[in-house]
Amino acid sequence: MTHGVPVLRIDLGSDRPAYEQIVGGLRALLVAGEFASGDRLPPVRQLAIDLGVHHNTVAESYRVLEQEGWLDLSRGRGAIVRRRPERKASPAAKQEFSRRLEELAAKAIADGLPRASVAEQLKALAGRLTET
Amino acid sequence: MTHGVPVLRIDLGSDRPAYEQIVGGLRALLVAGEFASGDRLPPVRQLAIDLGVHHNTVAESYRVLEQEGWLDLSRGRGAIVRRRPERKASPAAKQEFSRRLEELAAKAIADGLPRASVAEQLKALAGRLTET
Amino acid sequence: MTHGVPVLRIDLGSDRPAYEQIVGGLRALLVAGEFASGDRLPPVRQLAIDLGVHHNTVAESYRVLEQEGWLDLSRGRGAIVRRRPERKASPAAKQEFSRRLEELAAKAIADGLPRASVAEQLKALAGRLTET
Amino acid sequence: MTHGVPVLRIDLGSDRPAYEQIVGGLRALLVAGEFASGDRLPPVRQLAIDLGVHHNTVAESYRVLEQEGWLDLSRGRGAIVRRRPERKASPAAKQEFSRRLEELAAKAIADGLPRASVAEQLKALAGRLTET
DNA sequence: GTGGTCTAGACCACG
DNA sequence: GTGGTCTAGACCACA
Repeated sequence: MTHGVPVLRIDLGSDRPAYEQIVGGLRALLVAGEFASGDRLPPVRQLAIDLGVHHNTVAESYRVLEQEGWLDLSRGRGAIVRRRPERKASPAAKQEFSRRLEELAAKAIADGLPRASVAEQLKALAGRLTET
Repeated sequence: MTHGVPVLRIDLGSDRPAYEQIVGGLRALLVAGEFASGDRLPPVRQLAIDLGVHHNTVAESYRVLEQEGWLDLSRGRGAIVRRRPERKASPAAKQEFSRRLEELAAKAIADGLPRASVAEQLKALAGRLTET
Repeated sequence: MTHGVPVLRIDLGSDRPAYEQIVGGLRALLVAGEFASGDRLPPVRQLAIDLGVHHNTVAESYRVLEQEGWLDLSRGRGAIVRRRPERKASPAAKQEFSRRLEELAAKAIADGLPRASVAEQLKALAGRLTET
Repeated sequence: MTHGVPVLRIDLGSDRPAYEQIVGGLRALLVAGEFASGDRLPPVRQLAIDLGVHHNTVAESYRVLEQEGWLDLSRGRGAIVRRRPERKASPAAKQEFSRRLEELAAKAIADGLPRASVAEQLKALAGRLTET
């Protein structure tokens, strides 16, 4: 992948909007610490080609991440990763996460994944989150 | 709650579509085994009132669950829970789950939830899934 | 078939409402002269059993035909075929028929019937209509 | 009519659903070969204005035709006419056509059209179908 | 009284 | 500016 972006893959042809997948994927990489403050994300047009989408779609995704405080966008300089101030979780955030987590697991099980396999992935991710 | 539906709550005012929340919530209950085969879900209009949404929104949710094989719908007789045949996970399902799980956790962390808290919930759910 | 009703078949499981098929089918028989004035149509409940539908559905169909002037309904005496006064075609009726005829033929062709076969059926029906 | 769509008229105020009339009318034009593969149908909003219906109603019609294989729909690019693979008539299709044809003719006669006039239209259409 | 259909209005994803 | 989604209101088919 050009410009050294760690693996970012989206599934065109999924019902899920492309921009949402891009935002979600980049946010996961950012949270995982794959980018240092000051790094430059690939130019909109380059990433668009790599992912097979219209450049407006990538631009929209960057704008969302800027809104969330992850990026500085400015014409000509590209998309620069910022040090992002810590936020306090909103009171509802924990419950929201809990609900969606349960629904996500239920969906996976309904789709035929064995409960054991789902549980395993949950524990694996928990491990990765705490070891750092 | 009328008609004995186990706790189902949705968050109007979330930008997440109401029908999607209803589907997700009901599916979680179904996977958890909260309904026996042959049970009747509440009439669309009743559940609509309980949740504060339009009855078409509930109807759409029921139709999705019928499509997935959870329900039998018929005029006059209502929405009956079916015994659902086991499915084999599609090859993409595991990867899809994995991706969305990571994105969900990242979103929670980005929203300010401490990593430890996220990890804890993941492990808790894993526990619940394996104990049964 | 009980009560001597000439062939009337409907296709449950079609998208087309049962009552509409019943009305259409009976009207076709009436136009074809299969019933004499004064004949009695089968009782609602009997025909309902024969066709596999709820008796209310048949009752509704009879009511439509009464409305159109084909039947006299009265409690206890059943559904009596009437001599129906000639009507003048409304100005739009011819165009309406023409349009629906073209659409019907187009649908059949789109469904894979050979044009020749469609044309043949059209001519056959035309023949039956004029010979009488 | 804008965008060069050959005559398409619907009868609002008929109890026949608008979208069904639109589907039927467009399908008749498609079967008649009025559009070449690659042609663009008018944008949903434009046709909606021309016909005096809501744009969703037209969109639904286009979706049905896409389902049947007549159109390719895509955001931003519009509705493109496809080369449609030949289909084999399902065994039921001929009988279905026959039944509906009889009912349609009966309805016309019941509405007051003279039998001769109905027969004439049938023969005329049969002629048009075979001459090509 | 049950689920289902049709049309509508506001908004969204994307080229 | 393109098609698509979500929710809504009025009405329908049917047990």
